[in-house]
Amino acid sequence: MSQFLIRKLEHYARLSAGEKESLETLTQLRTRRVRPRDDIIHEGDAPTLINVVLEGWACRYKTLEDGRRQIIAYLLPGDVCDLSAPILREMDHSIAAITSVTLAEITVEAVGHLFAASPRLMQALCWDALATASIQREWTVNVGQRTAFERLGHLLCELFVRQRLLGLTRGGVCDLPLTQAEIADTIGLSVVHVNRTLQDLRSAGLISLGGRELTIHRLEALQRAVLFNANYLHLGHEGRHLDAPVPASS
Amino acid sequence: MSQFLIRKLEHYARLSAGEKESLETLTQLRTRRVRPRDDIIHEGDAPTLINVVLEGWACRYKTLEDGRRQIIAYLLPGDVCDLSAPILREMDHSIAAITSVTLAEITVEAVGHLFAASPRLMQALCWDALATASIQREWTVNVGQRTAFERLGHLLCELFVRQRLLGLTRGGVCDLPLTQAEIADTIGLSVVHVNRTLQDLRSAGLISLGGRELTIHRLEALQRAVLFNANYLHLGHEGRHLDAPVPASS
DNA sequence: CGAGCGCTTGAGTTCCCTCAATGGTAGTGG
DNA sequence: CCACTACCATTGAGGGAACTCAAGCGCTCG
Repeated sequence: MSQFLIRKLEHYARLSAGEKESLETLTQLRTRRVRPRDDIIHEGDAPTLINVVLEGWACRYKTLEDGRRQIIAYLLPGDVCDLSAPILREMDHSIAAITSVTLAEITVEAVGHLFAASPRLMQALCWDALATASIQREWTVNVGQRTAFERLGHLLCELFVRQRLLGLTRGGVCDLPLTQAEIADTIGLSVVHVNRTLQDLRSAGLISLGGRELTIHRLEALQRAVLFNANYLHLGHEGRHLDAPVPASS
Repeated sequence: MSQFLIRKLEHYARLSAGEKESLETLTQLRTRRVRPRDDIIHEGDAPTLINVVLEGWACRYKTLEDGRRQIIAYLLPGDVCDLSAPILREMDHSIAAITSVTLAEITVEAVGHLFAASPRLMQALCWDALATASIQREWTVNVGQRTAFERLGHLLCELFVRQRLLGLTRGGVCDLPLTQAEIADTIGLSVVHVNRTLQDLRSAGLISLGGRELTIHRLEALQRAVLFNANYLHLGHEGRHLDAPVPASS
């Protein structure tokens, strides 16, 4: 079930069979299911366990006192909710399930042992955390500088590419279990305007969207149209230098 | 000269005299000056040294192909530019000096030794990195959800509070060496609109701004007006559990 | 003293928002 | 099986926030 986490980390550095097995075991010990729209962790909590998404979509979000809500990240299978829990005590934002979500719950101690046993695994997870931070920066750029059309297209590109990485796309098609209201809260637009901007993207022949499924007809063209540059996802296997030695058999 | 870094880290956890001395030494070994507007690190670089701001203001920024620029963070004295350099190879954004900046340049190895000798120092710096990530999330909320008035007020609040933390404020007054164009690129507004929104803040009696100096007349009122909640800065000394033992003399 | 830069102001326009109403679909219960 | 509800997507109309363009003013600096 932690195939997605492993698959993602392998984009950073090659892991040894033992490391993969450790991850596999660790994420199977204890799991939890969360229903759509329920909170996984709430702002102000001091989580004692580290949560990893095994299945389903979740989001980080913050709300202002008057109810305005901003979604600040999407968590896909393989994403870690709160590796920082042992250091920063209090959550400064909430995490909610979007679809039904299956989580692995891992103790801080178990992660400590894992890291002690395999520094490479620690580095791979640090890498992942840094890539996450990079995504956050790109989102600031997205809402700060891009037009509605570009913002929306950029978000769709990102979600498609991230899923492709996990092997969750089927040709140019991928899941998109978001309502237009959630998209609106993500890119800082009103629902009405998201709806109209989606129509613009559709009539430009770039995408189809409906029934929780997104089709990107011409990824290259979409990327150019919305100034999407995947560098910020750090997927170029730049972490080669961390690779585990290749077994003699291969 | 690394007084600011130490001062900041002490908001997270109490450091021992030896730890402070190590930091002091490390940041004095090799320094570098950068002129206003010059790049400190450029996107695509693979930095070999870790830079710490000792003096002056800098900013992280990203530019789109067509020239639009988004400032994604401000670096004040004591801020670390790129602790992640040893892990993520390539910079996905640039860092530029705003004022004259003095940097400490530290080798990756030296930091490695420091962390090995003092796990608490490593944790404190991790804490700092996590607080930085939290600021980034709040900025996404800022540009995504807040009105121009709130965005601008929120930014000013943050810069004031962060400087106060470093002992860089004088009553309700602090430095603000930013042009309106830089502010515009930070909060995703046009220069003209920043100018008009500043006037709104002034005529509301909340601030004075001019000559690179910001005065906040009623911080409480400003915080309320722009929905500023300092939690996201993680300054509540939540890191008590990491404290060094208090010397017997105190 | 001219040049450059940053701040300010006015006028007109565009993008995006709010309000309001409608239709489709899925789930619920009688 | 069909009302009933809730939620989501969609559309129209009108308004307001923020943008662009353009010009003028006051610094500072070579």
